[in-house]
Amino acid sequence: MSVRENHRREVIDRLTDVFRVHGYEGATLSRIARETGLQKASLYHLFPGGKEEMAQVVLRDIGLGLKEMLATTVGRSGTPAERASALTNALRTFYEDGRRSCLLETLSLGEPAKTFRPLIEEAMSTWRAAMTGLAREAGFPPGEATRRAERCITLVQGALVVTRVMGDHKIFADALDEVPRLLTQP
Amino acid sequence: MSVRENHRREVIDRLTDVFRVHGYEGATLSRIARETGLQKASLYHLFPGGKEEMAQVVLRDIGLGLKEMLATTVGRSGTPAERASALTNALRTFYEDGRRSCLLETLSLGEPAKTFRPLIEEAMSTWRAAMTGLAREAGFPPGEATRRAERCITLVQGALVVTRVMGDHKIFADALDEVPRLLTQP
DNA sequence: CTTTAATAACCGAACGATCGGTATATTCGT
DNA sequence: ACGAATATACCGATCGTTCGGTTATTAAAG
Repeated sequence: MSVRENHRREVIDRLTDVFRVHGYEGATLSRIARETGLQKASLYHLFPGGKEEMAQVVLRDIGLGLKEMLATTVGRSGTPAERASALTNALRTFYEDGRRSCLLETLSLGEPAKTFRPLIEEAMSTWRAAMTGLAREAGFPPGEATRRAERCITLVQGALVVTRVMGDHKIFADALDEVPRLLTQP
Repeated sequence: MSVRENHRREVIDRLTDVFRVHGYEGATLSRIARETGLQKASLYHLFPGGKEEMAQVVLRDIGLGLKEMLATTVGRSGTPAERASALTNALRTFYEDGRRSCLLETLSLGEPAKTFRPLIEEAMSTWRAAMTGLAREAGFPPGEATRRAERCITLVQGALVVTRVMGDHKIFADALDEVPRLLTQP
């Protein structure tokens, strides 16, 4: 990866942080400039579409990262139980044990969300499809598999919110412990 | 209730809507003015502390409403199963089958949340305490009862997020079906 | 290897619009 | 007549955005 690509990667990571913590409307350009170490004008050089393009790029990037994560966990070899466990651990890492909010949540709030809804929905659909497939392999019929996948995503999203509010990481840990069981055990 | 109290009630309800949908930073004064039908000066007459006071008032109001709802469901007479069912139905109504976001979630985002954290946390603690008590009455030991209460709140919050993203109310309905079982059945 | 041309990256300063908030005056219900 | 409620007009600060121009980096030409 070239120096330039590396730099862009880092900028996107910082952007992701800001949008994760503050949502779209709370992510002001001055804050973004502060957190990335770039001036506002420089940000407009990297993202001519302004703040909206920044959010779009970040969302696409998260979508790709999610697919990659699913590929290296759900998509790898092993029993369904093993892969469900790997996926759960990856989620733990991704959300830093509940310390970080989900971009799909924070960017789905308010009026600006209308623009991002398709991207957000696609990412969550990918997530659900992977989990559904895993539950299918574990022996559940289609409808039940989907229901369980949705239940898992619900658990993760809910745990992130409750953990954020209560400041208790144990809640997130407990909720994620349930995921492998839901996906593979009757 | 006097005309003035009635009017204030209605204004608070509108304020609640705005904060629910847009969060704190997305709830601009002009939007609030539009949605309440009041001019900014009128809003500052009702809430001299400005936007922050509006959010505080709305949060306190939601907290009271929650306590009242818990009192008329969990606190009423009947078997634990009956009361768990009543609580679940009340939650369905409160969140309009998943159409509305939770104020505790939308106001816990970003920097302004620091100010509201105590109020939000208190409301959610009240919620958890009521559910824990119900699970205790249903025969669960203290630790398990708390875990189940937290799992229920997690489910509700998660279902609200996922439903908002996917636009599928069935997800919310399914998640809430699980609540009575979690609180009263082994 | 230099020199030069082109391009990418960056920044300070400013733009108009809107932000949250306020001062003053007028209307309204009682 | 009196206070509560609303309306008008305005404030400084910050919003997202853009402009003009400088500094690095890369590529081509000698």
